[in-house]
Amino acid sequence: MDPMALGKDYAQQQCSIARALEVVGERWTLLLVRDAFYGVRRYSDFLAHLGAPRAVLAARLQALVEIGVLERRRYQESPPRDEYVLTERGLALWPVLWSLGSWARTELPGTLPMRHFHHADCGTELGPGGACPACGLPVPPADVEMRPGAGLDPDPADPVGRALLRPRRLLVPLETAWTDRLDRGAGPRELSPSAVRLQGGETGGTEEVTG
Amino acid sequence: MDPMALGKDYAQQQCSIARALEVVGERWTLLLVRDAFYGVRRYSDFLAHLGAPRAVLAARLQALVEIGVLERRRYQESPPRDEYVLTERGLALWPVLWSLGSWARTELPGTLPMRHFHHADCGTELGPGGACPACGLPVPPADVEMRPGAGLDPDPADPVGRALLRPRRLLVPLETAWTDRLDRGAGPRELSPSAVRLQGGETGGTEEVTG
DNA sequence: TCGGTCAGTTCAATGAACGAACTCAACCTA
DNA sequence: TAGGTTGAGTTCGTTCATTGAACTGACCGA
Repeated sequence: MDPMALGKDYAQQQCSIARALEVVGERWTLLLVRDAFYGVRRYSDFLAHLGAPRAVLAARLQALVEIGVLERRRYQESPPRDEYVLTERGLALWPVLWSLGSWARTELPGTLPMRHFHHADCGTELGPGGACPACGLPVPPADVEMRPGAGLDPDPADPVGRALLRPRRLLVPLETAWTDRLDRGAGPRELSPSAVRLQGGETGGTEEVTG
Repeated sequence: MDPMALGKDYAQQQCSIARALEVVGERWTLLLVRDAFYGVRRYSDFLAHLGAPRAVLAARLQALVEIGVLERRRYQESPPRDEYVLTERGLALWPVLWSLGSWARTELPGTLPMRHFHHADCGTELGPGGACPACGLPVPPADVEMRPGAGLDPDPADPVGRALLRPRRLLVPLETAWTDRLDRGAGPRELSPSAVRLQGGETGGTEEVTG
């Protein structure tokens, strides 16, 4: 009857928060979006890092693409391979992730900080609201540098977790074991996987990121 | 084996966001917290407004009390009645709710705004990050006034929804049909249900709110 | 004593999530 | 060209969570 057709809807809730939760409120969804901010783009990398069942991951990816949080784009033709990249709409979820992480860090006891987030331009650690206390301005995710914290497992089982041990800028495509087979010709240059795959298009970001 | 014992845990996720979602990521939980911000405090009011199954509501309330997001407090002895009130830890979730609602309002198309949030001190509608554009400062939830928007159903089925049609300050205990039977002696004075029940303690807020 | 309210609990049916196995196309390599 | 591998899923039986309806039990008011 109801043509809304969103996966798990919250019936007659007259509320923007409920609408948001219909889109990103299901299990695994926000962690998937988090990984997308961390630079994860490929099905197998999401799978390795999240540990979600394959069927759930496939369903969530498809739903997020349909809603416009992620964009699925072909990055090579043979064999055909797609990657999932945050759109503008997906990038706008950064405050949600920030506030959730911020809440857990300050309000849930008994854990060392896992990761620190810094303003890449000036190096200052981000403050309340994800803003830079030094510059006094909100920092878009593309300008955030993530650094490992004391609470982080120093030797994660999955390659994605290992790649995320090093300081990284958010949204920069992740390099995992799968790229190791590609640097026959890439050599020691600081090319991102996307740049390698696209044979030197943009400098490693997406339109949304660099724009 | 794992002594973590949180309802739905996200296995070996080394991440504050995952920790937060273990606490508030289950279905209904964030909507329940939202209602607590709106002034809902009683089981039957949560039930009427959320439409969640009774068993789920009872489980969520208990979990949130155990984690310290809500406090369960006795407000009358005969018959014994408890109310669920946000603690400091719960109040700290306001940015999460704000950012979720804000994202849905700006990024999800096709709906009129349901509610507007204003800085109660100066009347300005809140801007990005839940801050007051006029005063330039973040506004704590206790200083937020909620006003109905154009997208709101003007005649909700449940009494809680009806009570939320009028402009209200967040966190002020909600008056529903159940209080109608109490204003035998309360008269036209502007006493909140809590104040009535407590026979005139604070001016209507809780320690956490006024502190 | 009767009926009603509030705040739950119990329980059968349904729906998601889980994990292991399977598919399928395309490449690699011998 | 046969055989193996990889990436990206799909299928499917089991387990777990959610749902909605009915039930419980303390208390009140008439």
